[in-house]
Amino acid sequence: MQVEDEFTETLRIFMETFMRRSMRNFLLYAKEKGFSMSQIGALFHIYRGSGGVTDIGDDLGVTSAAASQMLERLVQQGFILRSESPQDRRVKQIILTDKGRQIIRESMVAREGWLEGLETTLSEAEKEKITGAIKLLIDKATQLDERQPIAK
Amino acid sequence: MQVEDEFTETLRIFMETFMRRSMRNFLLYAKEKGFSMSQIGALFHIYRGSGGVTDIGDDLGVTSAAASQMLERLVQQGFILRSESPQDRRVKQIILTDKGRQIIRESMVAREGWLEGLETTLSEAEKEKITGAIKLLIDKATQLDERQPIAK
DNA sequence: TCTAATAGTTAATTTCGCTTAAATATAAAA
DNA sequence: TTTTATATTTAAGCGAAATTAACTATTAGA
Repeated sequence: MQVEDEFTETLRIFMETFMRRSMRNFLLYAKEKGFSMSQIGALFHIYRGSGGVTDIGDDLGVTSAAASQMLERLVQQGFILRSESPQDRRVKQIILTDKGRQIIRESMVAREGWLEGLETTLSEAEKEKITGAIKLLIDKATQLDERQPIAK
Repeated sequence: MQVEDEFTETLRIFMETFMRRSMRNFLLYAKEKGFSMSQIGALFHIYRGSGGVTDIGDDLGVTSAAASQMLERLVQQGFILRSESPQDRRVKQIILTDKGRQIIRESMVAREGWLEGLETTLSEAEKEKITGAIKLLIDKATQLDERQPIAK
């Protein structure tokens, strides 16, 4: 097997293994807390730094009307705050409340918490090796982001 | 920063970066093909080797009635086949058709396809380093699976 | 054997998130 | 200034996917 084949294949298997556990835990958390996919997606969008209502809708692939209704629910439940943008009063600025940030934190733990079990099975040397390699990957992925950003 | 802190933190950032892209692409694919979260979840459950109808429902967090209806739709659309289990005639064995396996393949490509852009930015030496480290991670994660399996 | 538990299906109903359409407010363009 | 475009909200209604409840078939237990 050539180096590049092996690289891609290894990464593919890795993503499959890790995504399966992480996705599962993440979806279960959302369900348990009573969040729809759109709602949890919106919270993460806002966490990363949202634009306005339409922006969030586009990101989730729904109309701005749907986004507006969904955000209204999140406001009622105390997860986000809406306020008028000073630059353009048509636009609403949307931010997370402490309660909202708490959900982000918890869902991340749900998603990644199982990794801690992994840590205990590794030696210091192994951890260092992996840390170095992963940092390299993150670096390159971030560069990729800059060239072809996710947000359109 | 201690080695273990750095390890966990690095892995956390990694998961965030990679999950975001992968989830997004995955959800867009599902939406484009008209699959609900449950349906695509069910297809993956079956791909991994399903138990019966109730099993799939439990995995997705819905009642067996809901699972049965959903699987019926997947049968109608030609993605799966249902048959009686010889061991226990109450149970239905569920398998993917070629068409179903095709969906699995496509959704994986959608999820992981962007990784190929990553490959081109890495040197051979870097790829080897990463491959080695990731293989180690896969190994340990698989061992973790055996001790505390995902399927209950 | 008789009874209880399990697996699955079906039908009726409910819930929930989405869309369309109409309305308001603001900003940008002509 | 008048017109057009953009951002958001609200209301009405639709449809997909879930639940509950009732029923059949099969298996396991008393």
